[in-house]
Amino acid sequence: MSNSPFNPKYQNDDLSKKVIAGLERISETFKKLLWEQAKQLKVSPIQIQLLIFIAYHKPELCNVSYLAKEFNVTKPTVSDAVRVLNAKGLLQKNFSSSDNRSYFVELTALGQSYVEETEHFAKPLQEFFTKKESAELEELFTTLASLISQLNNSGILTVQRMCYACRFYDSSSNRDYCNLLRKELSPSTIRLDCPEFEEKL
Amino acid sequence: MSNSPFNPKYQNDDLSKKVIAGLERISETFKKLLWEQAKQLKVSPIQIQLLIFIAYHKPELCNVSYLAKEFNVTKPTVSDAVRVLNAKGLLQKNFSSSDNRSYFVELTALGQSYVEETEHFAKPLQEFFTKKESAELEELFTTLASLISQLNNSGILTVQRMCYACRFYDSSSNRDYCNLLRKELSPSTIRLDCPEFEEKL
DNA sequence: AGGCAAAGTTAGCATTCCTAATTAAATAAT
DNA sequence: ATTATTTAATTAGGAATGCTAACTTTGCCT
Repeated sequence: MSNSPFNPKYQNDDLSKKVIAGLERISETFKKLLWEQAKQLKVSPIQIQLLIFIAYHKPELCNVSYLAKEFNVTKPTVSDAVRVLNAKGLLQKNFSSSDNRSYFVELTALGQSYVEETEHFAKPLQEFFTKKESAELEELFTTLASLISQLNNSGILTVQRMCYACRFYDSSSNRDYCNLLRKELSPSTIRLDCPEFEEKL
Repeated sequence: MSNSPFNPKYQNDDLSKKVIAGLERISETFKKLLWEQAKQLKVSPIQIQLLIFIAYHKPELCNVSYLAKEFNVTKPTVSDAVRVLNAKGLLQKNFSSSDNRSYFVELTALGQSYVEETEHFAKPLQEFFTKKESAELEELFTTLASLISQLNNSGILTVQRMCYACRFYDSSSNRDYCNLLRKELSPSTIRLDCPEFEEKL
């Protein structure tokens, strides 16, 4: 009987264990909500995730390699899912990339309509948080942002588009500043997924 | 272009959207960490989840139906995974159940050793939270507990073993009290997964 | 030019995970 | 008491996930 976060016996010794157990339940909730959408629309969870990602990110990020990193699967897995989505007429391959080995994935009109159907799959969670006080949300978001940043630094999440890793981010003189927006960033205005994100040089 | 939590363009209008996006990343982290363990031990993610659950819960909960609800999959999926784990010698079926259609799943010694190897798969997350102030953890846990409780009430998470749904829980006279432990419960001593949990009558 | 690295694909496989139908036992209803 | 309904688990069949390993093509570097 070991001291794991999944052993209820020890969860009360250490609040951090209960937090892990709680996050695991949230994780399970995402999985379930995504599957419910999947069944309704007759597409698979990973397929929905790809469609939504493609809808809201620049073409340069919509290639097999990047998508594989984003969703923590191998390239063959993405390659396969793309093939199926293409066969279903939900996306097409755009070979206008500068690198001739690669291509961009683009949504078709049908793919767009699937995104509109599925992009609110997390609605029950959304509704919960919308009701909360903004102070509580700020606390929570600050914690999450700091966690994700650390997961990024330690190489567990390999893609990241958040301020802390961006070339426009400036933390000198004890502030968080964006050199592109020319704005001070507060813990709660830090972006997790900034459209203008660029890697540090 | 819709107002979804996964559209970075709108994430800054509404902090709750960024929270969803953040939780989605954490969810992806669980998935990745679980897969890493899985590859090392040559067992699948769902198999690991089953083993860990069985290790720390009463036999009455270790049947196909309950496990299916716990992990949000169908009974055939669990039935299959149990068959594979049994074939690998990690668990055995105990038919001493009062219901002759059903059986309990028990770990073998080998299964136990697999649990010891895998139960800390969330360690990188655990390390992050261990470093945090207890006030921050309490805030976070309180939010998570309230969210999980609501997911439970709305039928999205169908199993629950937390105080709010337990027959020993007493919220009369403006307090949270456990009639079994005969103790007052604070937001952070509420249990997500109480071994003594019993359904309300 | 030669050699290595990277993008994507293919092939082969175990597993996931579903739905629908089946068997057998428990429970409810008449 | 006997029938009808529900429930637990399984089986069958199939689509998809997702892996590793091997391969092709292109890009890059020296």
